[in-house]
Amino acid sequence: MTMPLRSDGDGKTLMASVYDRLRGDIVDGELRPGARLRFDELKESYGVGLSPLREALTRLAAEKLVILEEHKGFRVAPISRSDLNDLLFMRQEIESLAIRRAIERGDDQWESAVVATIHALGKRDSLTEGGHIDPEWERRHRAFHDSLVAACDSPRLLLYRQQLTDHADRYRKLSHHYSSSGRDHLSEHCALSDAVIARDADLANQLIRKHLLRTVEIILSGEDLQKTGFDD
Amino acid sequence: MTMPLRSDGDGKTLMASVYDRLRGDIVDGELRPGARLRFDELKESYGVGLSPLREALTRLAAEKLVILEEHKGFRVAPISRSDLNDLLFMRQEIESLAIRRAIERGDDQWESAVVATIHALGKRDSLTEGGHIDPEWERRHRAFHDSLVAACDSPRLLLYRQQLTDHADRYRKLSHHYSSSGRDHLSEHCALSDAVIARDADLANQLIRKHLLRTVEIILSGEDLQKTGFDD
DNA sequence: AAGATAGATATTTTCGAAAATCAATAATAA
DNA sequence: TTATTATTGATTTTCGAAAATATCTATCTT
Repeated sequence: MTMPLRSDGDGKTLMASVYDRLRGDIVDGELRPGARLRFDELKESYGVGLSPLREALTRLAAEKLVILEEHKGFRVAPISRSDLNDLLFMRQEIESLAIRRAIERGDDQWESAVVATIHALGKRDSLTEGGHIDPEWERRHRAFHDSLVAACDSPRLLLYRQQLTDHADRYRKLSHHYSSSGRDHLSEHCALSDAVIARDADLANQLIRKHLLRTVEIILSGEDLQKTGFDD
Repeated sequence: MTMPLRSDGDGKTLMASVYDRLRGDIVDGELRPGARLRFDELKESYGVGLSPLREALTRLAAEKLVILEEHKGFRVAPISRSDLNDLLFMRQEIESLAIRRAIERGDDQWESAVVATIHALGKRDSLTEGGHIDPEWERRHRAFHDSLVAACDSPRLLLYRQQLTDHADRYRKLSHHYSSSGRDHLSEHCALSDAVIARDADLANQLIRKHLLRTVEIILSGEDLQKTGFDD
């Protein structure tokens, strides 16, 4: 038995690793919407060759986080009001569907996990003293929403949900305005978890739709993306 | 003006072209479920180099038509009863959602197109004299279902629908049994188009779900995949 | 004989260079 | 001047070879 214990970094191919980093940088808004992605620059900044870069970008293009124009190269997917509205629509449908299915199939252990994650979420303030989103809160926030659908057993539904969440996270992080909206996350999340634990699918459905809508409303009301951010 | 009139084959990159061919061969069942995809063989049969092949396979992997095991290579996605059931579930949700939205937004021109495609579909028998699915019928069948959702304006919904349709087509074509089931397609399709044109979303919803379920029932009842086809 | 170890082979993954395509500029003609 | 055509430079796309990893077979040990 001579396994080097997977200190990460290896076992993974370069393509998988650069895919993760690129996706992270796009979702974090580090790579701006619409920005051209030249291979010379990417080779420089990510320290890998053409092959893994092209494959990673091809994969991201399939998820629509980047777009490929043939013979012209890759760009970070632009953002627009119409795209954000489409994203909202799909998220409302997919997320409520996943929650409904989780409520149908979830067992006691699943319920307990929901209780545990909402508790952990409540123990942490969403903003740091500097007024920015707290990374630890963000992790717990994601863990909470993931726990709601953890009992959903459809691989395809969970895959689509994951992809849509990535897109939504990007919009939220690009909206600097979002963190200063004074939104009362906790009451929304508590209502949601209560409905889920009470196995009230219709109420949970209604609450998650409102929750997602509220996020988009805040993003659209902000000044920052209003000016030059959107493509439409 | 010196455009060579796009005789196809060019303008498209090699990667895009080999992607189309690979996807077609997988959906047609030419490349068997679970089959290993070795680069030496693929280079031989498709006549292209490594780079476009890897990119095409990466894209197909993102759509789950092939799977990538790191350092072990690509394989055609296996088929299984559980996957087929998951596919059915998602198709029922996505397809009915798309139809509902099309009914909400479609105009007279959209209605006319539905009438035109159901008419064209009815003029053609689904089976050839040899007892196989007629390719021309298959084109019209797809055109009919596409026309139902043509007025759906959500890019994401249509993208997911397209991907799910590819997967479903593969299962159907792998089921040799399917063509000898003596299914009465036309009455199902007519009922569906009637409901859509009457703008009865609930009825259309019910009919499309039944339509998709029936397809899976036929596939699962067949002997051919029963024996060694499925992974579970 | 069963299991582990090491070497050889097959295959994937990655890099660097060549070919093809696009974009921008300069030169030419109406 | 305006539009069209070459020419140059930048960039993507593709190929072929090298490096890394896995798989198979034979050998050795218990």
